Amino acid sequence: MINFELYKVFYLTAQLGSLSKAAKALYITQPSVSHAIKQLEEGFGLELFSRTSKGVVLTKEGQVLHSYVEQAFNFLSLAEDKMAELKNLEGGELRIGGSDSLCKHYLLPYLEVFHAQHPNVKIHLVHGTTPEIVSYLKEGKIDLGVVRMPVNDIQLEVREGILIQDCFVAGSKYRELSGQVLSLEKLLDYPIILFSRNSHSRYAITGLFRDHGLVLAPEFELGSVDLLIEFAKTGLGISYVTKQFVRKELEEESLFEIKLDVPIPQSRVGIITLKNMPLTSAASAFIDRIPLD
Amino acid sequence: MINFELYKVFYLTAQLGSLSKAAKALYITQPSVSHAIKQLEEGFGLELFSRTSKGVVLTKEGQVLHSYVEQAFNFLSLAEDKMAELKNLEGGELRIGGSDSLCKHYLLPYLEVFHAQHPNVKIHLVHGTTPEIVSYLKEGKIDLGVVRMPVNDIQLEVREGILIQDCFVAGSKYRELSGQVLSLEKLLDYPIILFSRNSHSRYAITGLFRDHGLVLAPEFELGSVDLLIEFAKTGLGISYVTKQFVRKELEEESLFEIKLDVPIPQSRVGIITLKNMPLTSAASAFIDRIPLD
DNA sequence: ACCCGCTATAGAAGGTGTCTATATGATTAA
DNA sequence: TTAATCATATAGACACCTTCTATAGCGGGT
Repeated sequence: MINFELYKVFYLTAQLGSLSKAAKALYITQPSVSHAIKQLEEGFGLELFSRTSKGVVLTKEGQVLHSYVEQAFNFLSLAEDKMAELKNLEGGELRIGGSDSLCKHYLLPYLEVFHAQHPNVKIHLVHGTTPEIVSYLKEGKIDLGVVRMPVNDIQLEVREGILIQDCFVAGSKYRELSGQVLSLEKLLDYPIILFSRNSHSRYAITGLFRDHGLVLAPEFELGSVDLLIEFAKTGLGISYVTKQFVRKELEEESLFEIKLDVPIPQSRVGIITLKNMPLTSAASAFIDRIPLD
Repeated sequence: MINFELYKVFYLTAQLGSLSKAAKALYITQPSVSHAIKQLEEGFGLELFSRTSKGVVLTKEGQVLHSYVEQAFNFLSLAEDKMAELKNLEGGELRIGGSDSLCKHYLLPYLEVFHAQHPNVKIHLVHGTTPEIVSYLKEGKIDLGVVRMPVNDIQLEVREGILIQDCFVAGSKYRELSGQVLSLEKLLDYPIILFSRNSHSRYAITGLFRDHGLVLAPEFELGSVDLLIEFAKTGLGISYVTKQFVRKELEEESLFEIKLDVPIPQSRVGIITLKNMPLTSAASAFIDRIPLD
């Protein structure tokens, strides 16, 4: 197979109709171009150009070759443009998997900033439980996942993000609990609202109760963190939510935190990617914006 | 612009999913392939492959690049096939201009043989007077011309072909002239049939008469050699034709030659091409089959 | 007839692609 | 766990080949 590099010289020579001009365009000398063309001609056993005193003109065979090489050249030029786009985040896509409520409350602000800076990068966001997110990653459906730690999977690369603290919150209906410090046992006298899906946070809190010989049986199981917040506000019960994600409600005092006499373990956000799998430049740029531990 | 040769390595590596296999396919060593890929990656500032223990897999960016490079590669492969076809005369075309009757009586046999041997070469045959043929040649409409000599044109490359001899022929109606040797003057007593168009042969014969103080005024002017032959056969007059082209008629005695007491100058067939303009391989192969002087 | 611009050629030098040898890492089998 | 195998990465040396400089040759235009 002929040295592809020669086609570049051939193409430019044909376009410019002159070895000298092609040489200038390629930042090489005219004899080099002459030599390159000769190599092509000898390779094919055909003359590609007829030389005149004012440049060169394609022969019939040269025209045939040129028609093909032109296409190839265009594709390769396009390719180089496209790669530059990808590198400069003027294209491509970012596919993120977020477990539970992290998508909305944790990721969204970063996504907004990223999108504002790189509007041409298409963003795909998928929800799922932690194991689902891990599966998506392994199947190549997403570039990175945002889940609660811990995640133990030898195939995964884990970057530790911020610490988050879950807590129980209630609305004004339970205002009398506002100043108090409750025991776990006492808390069970009130209707408890939990996230319905199997999540790390739910495992963690039921585990905590079990450790104290108690059973946490929720009055409501809700499918979204937004609903947990709404139900608590309405006074339907006491919701177990991530403190950072109800910061606004706590500040405006539509919700207040219920203090317990035992500490609720913190958990950590983890950014997971596939080990040994290079990140797209979009993914890697995005991760760089997320404050890690 | 990136060295096109690297794309060849990239493409094969992507296709084969392995640096080692690509190396084998390219008859180079694995480190060379590794190096080439690295150059591409550094050139783009992007990772193109993710390396695993059993080969390499395209990254997202690599896939994008591959989709373009694949097209380009296909075009270049096609180009190389096509050029091989052209070289081996399994394609392309042969465009010939023939003046006057040379097309049919002189060229046809050679064209038949050539076409039999290279059936995939398309043959275009155009008629015209010598100046027309020369024009076609200069305009690039034909690859070569077959005309009567002499042709004097600095831009033309002339190959001298066979000698041909014009003569006067008549049919049985003038049988009494068969054994005789006529003078030019005597010949004018009979109806003369000439080719109508301005041709070398007509100039030559009118010139010969003029040199003897005579004026050759034809009874008929016909547009094709076939008609000249037919008219003579029918007895409508005495036709001035090329002896070699009525060989059959002379042999079967449907025509006979009228001897003159002055020699009619011979003329020569010339194969003309454009100087400084490379021949297509079809044209050059064809010329090689024509017996030259 | 001269000059100018273009291409061809020759020979030299530098660069770069390729090589060998070896390291490193991952998977598989024992 | 260790050994073996197969993949890619790395380093350094060498050779080829691209590119260079210098010059010749050719044709056209002034």
